Amino acid sequence: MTTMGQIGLRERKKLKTRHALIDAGLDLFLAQGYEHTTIEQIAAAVEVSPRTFFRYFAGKDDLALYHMADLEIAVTEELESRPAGESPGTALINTFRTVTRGLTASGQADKERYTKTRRLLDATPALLSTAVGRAAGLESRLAGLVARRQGAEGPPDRRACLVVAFVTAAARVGFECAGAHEEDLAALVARVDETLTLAERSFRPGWDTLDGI
Amino acid sequence: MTTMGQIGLRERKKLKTRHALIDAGLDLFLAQGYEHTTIEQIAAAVEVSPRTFFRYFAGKDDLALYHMADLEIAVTEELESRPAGESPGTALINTFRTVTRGLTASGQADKERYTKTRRLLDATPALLSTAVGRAAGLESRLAGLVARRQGAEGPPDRRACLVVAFVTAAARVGFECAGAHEEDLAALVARVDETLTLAERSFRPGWDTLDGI
DNA sequence: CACCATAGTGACAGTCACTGACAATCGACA
DNA sequence: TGTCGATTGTCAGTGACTGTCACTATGGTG
Repeated sequence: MTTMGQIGLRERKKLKTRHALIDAGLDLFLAQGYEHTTIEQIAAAVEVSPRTFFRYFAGKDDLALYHMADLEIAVTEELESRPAGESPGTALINTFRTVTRGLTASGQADKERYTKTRRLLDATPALLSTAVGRAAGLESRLAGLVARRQGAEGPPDRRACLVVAFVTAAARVGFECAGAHEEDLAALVARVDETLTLAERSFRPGWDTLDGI
Repeated sequence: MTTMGQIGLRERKKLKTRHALIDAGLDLFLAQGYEHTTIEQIAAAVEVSPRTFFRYFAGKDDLALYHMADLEIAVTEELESRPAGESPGTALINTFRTVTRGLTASGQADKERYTKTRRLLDATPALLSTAVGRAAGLESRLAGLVARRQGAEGPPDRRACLVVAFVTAAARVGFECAGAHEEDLAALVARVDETLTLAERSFRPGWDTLDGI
């Protein structure tokens, strides 16, 4: 067994390529526009064959939204580790709060990738659309978690879906609606935070547990 | 000027082709799966060149979601004609209620297309995803309408975005979340209605007008 | 240190969605 | 009936994406 610094050279190299592709991709997207950038260009910029690109990403959008998928994972994990005492709505709001706040603790490189992704989403409606579409997948996973958290067995009930949809919508509005003015990550995080508070205050007590209809 | 029944033969023929394409497309999608159906097959089923397909629809998804786009138009128009006295949230909820209820008054052919579209969405996550993504476009248009309705000039403020996002989310949950069990259009409409009521009861009075933060 | 199983890559061929351009055709209307 | 404009088919081309196969480099093993 060689010393093997931490993880194999292989893994490190792969990570490097992935990051290089993301950075080259985001920069090209921002410089030339998303649709006018070809996979070939991105691959060429990293000196990798186009075929290899697809071994790292499922497609152009997968690269562009890579860091959004990252957030989805973080959200899922955070929700799973919320104390059982929290009501569904509170747990979800706190989850999004915690995850977005956690962004400020990212490394410089990642911070730039987040802001670049955001600028790209502002400039590319089609991409925003697919991002929102993907969020639907996250929603159903979260609804499943909420249902399990409530002790339910089968598929999530309507109330769970609704609670998840509301909180997700609030987070999304905070993220996107408030506009492209600022490019600062801290400001973005603050905005999401505010919007979650705004949402929180829109509901009546017990909104996330009462049986309706 | 010939008698010209109602509108020119040209227009009628075009409509017929469009409907034929939609029906052939939906049926093929349901029979073989969305991704395993090619444009070529759909075009062949209607005896039309593939190139012509793209003169009727922007793409495969555009055909599949054609009747969803229809609903979006109906929603926009209905919101524009809601009385000015209604608060934003109420106006939106009533808008969705009215439009969905209006579905029960569609012709038989359209009803079938709606239910087929719904079954297709249940069977094709990717399509559901793009449907949700498109809804984001609708949301920003609705937010603009709500803002104008409030007398605001510039881009919609956060509260407007939030209200729209909440109501849209509720409608969507009613439409999709509750599950694939029933295929009856009336049942679907009822479900959306119920979910909107459930949502309505989740908010505290004045939620859609109070200034937050 | 030599060796091997295997992960990662490049090259190639192929499918499919989608677009532009041009020519042929069909309906509208005088 | 003849002309004009809309509709369509054909053809060629781009770009996203996939399967396959051979080649190289890596990490562990004797």
